[in-house]
Amino acid sequence: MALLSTKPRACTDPNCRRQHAPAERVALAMSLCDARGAQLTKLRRKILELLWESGRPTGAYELVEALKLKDSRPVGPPTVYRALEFLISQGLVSKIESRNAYIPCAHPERRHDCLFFICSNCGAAIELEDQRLEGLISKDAALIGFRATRRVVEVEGTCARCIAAGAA
Amino acid sequence: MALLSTKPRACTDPNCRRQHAPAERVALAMSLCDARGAQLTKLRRKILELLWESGRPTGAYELVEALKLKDSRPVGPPTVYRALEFLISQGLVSKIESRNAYIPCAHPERRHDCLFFICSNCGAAIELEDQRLEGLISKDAALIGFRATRRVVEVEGTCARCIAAGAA
DNA sequence: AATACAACGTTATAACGTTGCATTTAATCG
DNA sequence: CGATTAAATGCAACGTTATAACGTTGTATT
Repeated sequence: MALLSTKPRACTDPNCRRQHAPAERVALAMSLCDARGAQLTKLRRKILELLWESGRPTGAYELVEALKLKDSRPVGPPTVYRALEFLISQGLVSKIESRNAYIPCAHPERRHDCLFFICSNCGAAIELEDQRLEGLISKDAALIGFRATRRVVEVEGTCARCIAAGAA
Repeated sequence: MALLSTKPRACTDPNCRRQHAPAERVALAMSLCDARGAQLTKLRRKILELLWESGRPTGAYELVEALKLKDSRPVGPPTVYRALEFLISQGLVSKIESRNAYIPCAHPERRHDCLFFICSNCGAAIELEDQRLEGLISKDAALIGFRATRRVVEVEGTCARCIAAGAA
C-alpha cells in the first residue's frame, strides 16, 4: 500500500520494526556514523546515550550535570554544545526550540523533518513524521519564493496519558 | 469562492485590504484591546510600535535599548518581558522560538496560528496563515490523542529577495 | 621528530529570561 | 470627592542558556 508511506508515523507505529532500547539506538547511530565517515566519539556517544535514557527533552546544562555524575569527568558547557551540534548535524538529535532542550531522533536513518508534540504537563515529547506536512510547507515556501533549509514544527498541549490521568 | 479562505495568505496577499503602516497597526490593536477590555497602556503600545517599526524579529534586550533611546525613560528587562507577555496573550505579537525574538502579528483580528519563514541571510520573517496546515496538525494530534494548545511552525532558509540578490 | 588536524578542555562573558518586592498609576466605590 | 483596591510598572538581584576566545591533547602522516 503506497499511501502508507505518506502517512504520519512515529515509533508508536505498529509498522515500525526497529529495536528501541537505548543501546540499540546508539548502535544504530554508530553504524550510521561509521558509514558516513563521521566520528561518533566516546563523549558524543555518551551524550546520545544520556538523551535516550532521559526519555524527555533535556537541557544542555542538565547534560553537563549528568556527565559529572556519570563518570566523574567534569565537562564544560562548550563541550556539551559542540557534541550536540555534531549530533544534530548527523540527524541523531533535534533541538526543541520552544524548550531549549534536546531530544534524540527516533529514525536517524531517514532524512526527514520532525513534528513534535510536547506535553506541558509531563514534559514528554512525541515525535512524528508527516510527509504531507512537509509537502504543504514546501508549497507555501514556493508560493513566496522561499528556499527552506530547516523546518521547526512544535505543538504544545496535553498528551493522551496526562489527559487520561485527569491532568489539566 | 469559499475555497479561498482555506488558502495560505499573508499581507503580501493582494486580497488583503487592511492598512499596514505602523500607526494603523497600532490603531487596530487599540480598538481590539478596547473591545476586549484589555489595557493597551502607553508602554505596551510603544513596544508594539517599536516592533512594527523594526521590520524584523526583535529581541527583548533590543527593545530595552530602543526604549532608552526613544524616550529617555529607561526600562528594565522584566518590564519589557511583561509587556511582551501581554501583547502575546492578546495575539498582537508572536515569539519566534528559533530566534528568541518577537514579531508583531499581521492579523490580530483573526485568531489563528502563524507560519513563519525566516531568512538566515537578512533576518526578515514572513508571516503566513495556512488553515490546511493547521488542519493537518490537528489531525496528527488527534491520531495520538493529543490536545494541542499552541502550534509553532518556523521555517528557516533564504527569502526570495536574498536569492535574487545572489545571497547564499 | 615535525606537521597537520579534529576533538576536547577552560575561563570568561554574552544573551536571554525570571523572581520578589517596592512604588506608582488607574479603576471602583462609599 | 477621597478612600480602597487592583493592575501595571520600576528595580535589584539572580537564574538559565549559549558562545567567544584561547589553549591542550591525541592521532595520523610523512
